[in-house]
Amino acid sequence: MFSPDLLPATRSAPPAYPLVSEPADLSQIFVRQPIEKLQPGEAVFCEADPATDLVQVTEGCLRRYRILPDGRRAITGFAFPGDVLGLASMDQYSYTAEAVTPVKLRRVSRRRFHALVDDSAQLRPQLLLKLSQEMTAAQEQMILLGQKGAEERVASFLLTLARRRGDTVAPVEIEIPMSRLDMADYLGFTIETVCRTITKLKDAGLISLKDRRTIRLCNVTALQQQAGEADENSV
Amino acid sequence: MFSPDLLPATRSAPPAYPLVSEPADLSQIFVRQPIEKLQPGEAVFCEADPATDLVQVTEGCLRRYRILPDGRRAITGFAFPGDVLGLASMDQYSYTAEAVTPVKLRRVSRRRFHALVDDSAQLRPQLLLKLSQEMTAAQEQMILLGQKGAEERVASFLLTLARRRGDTVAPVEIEIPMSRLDMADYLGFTIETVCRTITKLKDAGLISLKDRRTIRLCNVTALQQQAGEADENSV
DNA sequence: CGTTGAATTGATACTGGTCAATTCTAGTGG
DNA sequence: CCACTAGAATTGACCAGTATCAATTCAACG
Repeated sequence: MFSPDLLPATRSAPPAYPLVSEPADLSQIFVRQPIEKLQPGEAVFCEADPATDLVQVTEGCLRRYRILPDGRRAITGFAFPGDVLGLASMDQYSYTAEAVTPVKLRRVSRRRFHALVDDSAQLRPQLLLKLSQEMTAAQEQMILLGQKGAEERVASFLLTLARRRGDTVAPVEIEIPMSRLDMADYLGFTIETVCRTITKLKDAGLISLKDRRTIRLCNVTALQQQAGEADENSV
Repeated sequence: MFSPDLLPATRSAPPAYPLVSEPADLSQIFVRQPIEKLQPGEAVFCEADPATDLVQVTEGCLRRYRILPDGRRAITGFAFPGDVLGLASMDQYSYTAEAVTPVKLRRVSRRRFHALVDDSAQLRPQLLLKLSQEMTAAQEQMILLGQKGAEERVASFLLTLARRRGDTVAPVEIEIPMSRLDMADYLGFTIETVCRTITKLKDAGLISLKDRRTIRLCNVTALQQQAGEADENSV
């Protein structure tokens, strides 16, 4: 969901051009569309629905998930402002997208989106970049789920959230929009394990809780080690 | 790796034109290139190398993996004939690709590949389809690793291999090209757990071993249930 | 045949899951 | 403003599944 090496490229998104006919940026495709609002728990679209639209998140946080045959819920990712949902969908959506917080978003038809992108030599590489970022994020998540233990997963998650929301580099205090259950279903754990792990990180002095949804990262370097991230400063 | 719902879209690609200059199919891009051969263990490219080329596998099996800071190896996928490596790479490769068996492949420069695709209204949707299939596969793997137990993971893996290799639907006897260690690093387990799980499936009569690398799927339906796949016939 | 690395099996330890309280917090109504 | 309530979060005790460590068996190859 977050590929540190690739993020800088996103930042390079130019400020809104006064374009008429040809968008210079993927976001431009959405910018004229009306804002839709969702309350927490409302779905944008559901798994297996025909994939008619793409949406760009303007405000808030969504979860993307699938329900397994036995009822378990697997959250495959969260979406934040600027993210586009449905990019990699072809025929049907492969997951349900649902508001975690109150959400504002803009919608365009998949047909129109792809027509615009397909016509623009500017936009085509931007789409590929986005897809490649999604792939990188998915690979990171595969590694997290396949190889890492509880403290590594939770530390990674918090750092990822911090990078995602912290447009500033230093805030070190992050607002967690989702519930412990959401975190658990994303990290491949139970609520209880997520709780206990947060407690451990707190007791170790790596984080502190302002309230249950606000976490301060006290020692980012130690957290990165805990997360199993190579410390690039130490080279 | 396999997205049944998405495949139909590919079908809509028109039949091969007798074109001279413009390939009608992604594979055409590779078809004129010389064959390269690799011995088991040889790498096609390494993580963090500049992503100069794409390769299409002609014969054999490769693994894609990353080495974590602490030395663990996470295999993110295997590649078989027809697969293209490097599709989602932008600047650098995000994984190492290494031959499992003797491999034959064809290589084109990323620049040339993207120039051809970008120029062809035929090819562009094919690239998107491939990427979307990769995303779907990555999501499946996230779910497997995050939610499923040992027997589910191994059963899923065997079924996936069977679908992949079995151009025929019924063979039920699959040659496993990779070692137990490869399977373990892919499934997020240790060698021992993979072994014990295979033994369990064997004792339960779901599979039998011809030799250590040849597994017969005795009861595909039961395996699918074991894998946590919804039985679509039972509806 | 003996050697060697892969695969399997066994015994035990550890991590995370399950089940059951308990505490916290945001609402709600008195 | 203060209980009261309901759901979320946390903690604890115990259990299950997987890892770890240690043999042992197997199979290809010289």
